Amino acid sequence: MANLKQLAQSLGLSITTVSRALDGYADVSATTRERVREAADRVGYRPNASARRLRKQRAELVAVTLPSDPGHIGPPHFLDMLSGCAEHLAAAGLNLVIAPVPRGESELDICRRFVDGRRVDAMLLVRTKRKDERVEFLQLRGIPFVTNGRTESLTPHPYIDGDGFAGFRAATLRFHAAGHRRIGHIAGPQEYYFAHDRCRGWRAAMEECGLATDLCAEGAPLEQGGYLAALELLRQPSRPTALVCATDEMAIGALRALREVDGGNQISIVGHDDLPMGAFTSPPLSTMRMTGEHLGASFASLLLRAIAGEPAEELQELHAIEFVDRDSHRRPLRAA
Amino acid sequence: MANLKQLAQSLGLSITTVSRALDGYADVSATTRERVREAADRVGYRPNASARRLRKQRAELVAVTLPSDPGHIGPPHFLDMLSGCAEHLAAAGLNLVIAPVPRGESELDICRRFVDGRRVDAMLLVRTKRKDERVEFLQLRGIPFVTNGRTESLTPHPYIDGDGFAGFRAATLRFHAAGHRRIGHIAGPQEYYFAHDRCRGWRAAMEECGLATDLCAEGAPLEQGGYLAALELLRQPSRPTALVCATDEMAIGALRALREVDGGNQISIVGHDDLPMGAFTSPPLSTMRMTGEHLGASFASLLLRAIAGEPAEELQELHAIEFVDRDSHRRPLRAA
DNA sequence: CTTGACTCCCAAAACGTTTCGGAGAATATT
DNA sequence: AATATTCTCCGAAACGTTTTGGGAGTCAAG
Repeated sequence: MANLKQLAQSLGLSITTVSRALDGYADVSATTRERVREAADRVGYRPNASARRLRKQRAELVAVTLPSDPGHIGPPHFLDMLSGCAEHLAAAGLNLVIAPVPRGESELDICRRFVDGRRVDAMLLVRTKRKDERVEFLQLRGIPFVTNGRTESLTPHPYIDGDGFAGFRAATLRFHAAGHRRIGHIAGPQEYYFAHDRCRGWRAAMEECGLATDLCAEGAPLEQGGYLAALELLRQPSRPTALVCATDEMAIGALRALREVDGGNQISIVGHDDLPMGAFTSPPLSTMRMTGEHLGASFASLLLRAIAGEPAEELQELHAIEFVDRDSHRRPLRAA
Repeated sequence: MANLKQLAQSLGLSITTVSRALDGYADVSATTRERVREAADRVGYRPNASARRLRKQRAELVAVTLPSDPGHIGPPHFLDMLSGCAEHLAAAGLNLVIAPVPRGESELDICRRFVDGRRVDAMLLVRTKRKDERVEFLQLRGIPFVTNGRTESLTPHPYIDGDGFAGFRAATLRFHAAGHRRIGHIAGPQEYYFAHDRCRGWRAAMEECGLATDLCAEGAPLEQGGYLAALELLRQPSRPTALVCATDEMAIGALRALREVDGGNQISIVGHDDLPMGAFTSPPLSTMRMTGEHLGASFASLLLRAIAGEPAEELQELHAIEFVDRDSHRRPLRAA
């Protein structure tokens, strides 16, 4: 409630001594230190954050950009992740601000505003594109940042990502091993790294098996996008018997398409993200998800280490993808 | 990239003039103003946020506390709401920081930290309790805040809330009109205002209809809590034929209990929140939700008006609850 | 008695902005 | 011609903290 000057005056000490006492410096006698601390506790003194930030030239803030369009805001656990991240950052004295992108502005504009106004010490980027202008900008400015998802940037940067390639390759091979030969892929927008990565995984598996890679349809990473993409694949002269979908939302849209065209239950399907609602679809949606506990803490740790100046190469986490076995990937395989 | 002093020097002007030119004061000639603005644009000048905050004695920040336990983080659209709120706050120069509550600390501690460190201009509180210590603290300190959910505080404060009483009363009367006489309530923890409010709505309807109010079980506002509470009600000598559940999560847990004990499909049920997964349960979960578009914008507006000093009485929004008619509330009614 | 080390404390500068209270020149008014 | 008035601009203070670079006083060793 008070400031340092008043506290110092009431104690008959200088501002310097009070400040240093509270910060635990050794050049303040133990008795004085205790006296100061007790007085500070009594009046509930907390240093003024703005003043300290100005003096220390640190914003004590990290911003995360929240994409509004399209494909929403990402996985359901996203807020949990942010919450965990914020909690661990707070332990280091940093707060997390959320920075949604208003209509008419680009994510780059947001980054610029935060960085050039020295509002943040670091940034957290989600939904990276293969060629991501935010990444280029932050690298140019030399601002620490961590991305959720890799990019094709030539200079390395810190990230946490799931190994979509391996995950989708494995899922496709699993279908092949189960006897499927016409395995389709419902892809997300290829400018996003995750969508492209997953598509590559499917394609690699198909080529390994000597199968054609024409059963691929791209759509928006939403229910509706999956629905439309699935309809497109179902119009093909020889329909797929299995579908590997870039996201659960798209998979749920595909399930709707299957019900309409096919009566459902004939085509096997698998998604990615482990949306809670996937447990309730009919059939329950088999899916994949990134392994790793406490993702938020990992992001926080990478951010702190990036701020501390550790090289980007040591701040990259590629997590394995695990399969969530429910039922939708196990539809009876009709003879070709 | 530069600061005011450098910019002023490069223009041969004083710091004062440059500052005032950029702020559009009238006591700077139009030509100078243009010259300054152009130079500022060219070098990408942005005022240092910490310095301005210190000088203007405003933090330009609003914090929202995120409860970790129990019952999680609330409705699925919560992040969307926050995002919308942050977007509108940003238009007024305020950023939104998320403040999760670490283990071992109370939400009150968090409030204290933010308020006494002058880190925020206002706070946003969610999951209010009937007697909420955060509210008392902020009222005492005179810090502007808005709550999501009412409290029983004697001095009024700004809030946005759904009319749970009316909603649950209506839902109960709807069951009564459909012929139900043993209508149970699965209640959330009664220290939370929303849970108590909804319980009161159910009880009021029951009493209006001259029915006993003993078919009520309380549990944690989670799937498991609803499951256990439903089991408790199903153990009663005369089972309920309909269940009004405080939240969708609890309703989904109740559905699980019904499947186990009852084979399912015999007891009508309705929840609240309109979780996306409710559309996929079997039967699809009828539910309720608060009316109102762009809730985030409403919160932002109330926050800004509270900061501007409008009296609390004018900053209270009670939204009607609307019924979402799916299927679970329409199970065939067996003869008593 | 001097010297050096050590302990405890402090004055002042700095961080970058906004803003108060003029100052000087040009223009209008009497 | 003297006085107001307006138009532009600026110096300096202030916001509250952290930190630099000492300054006294004490004590032990030389």
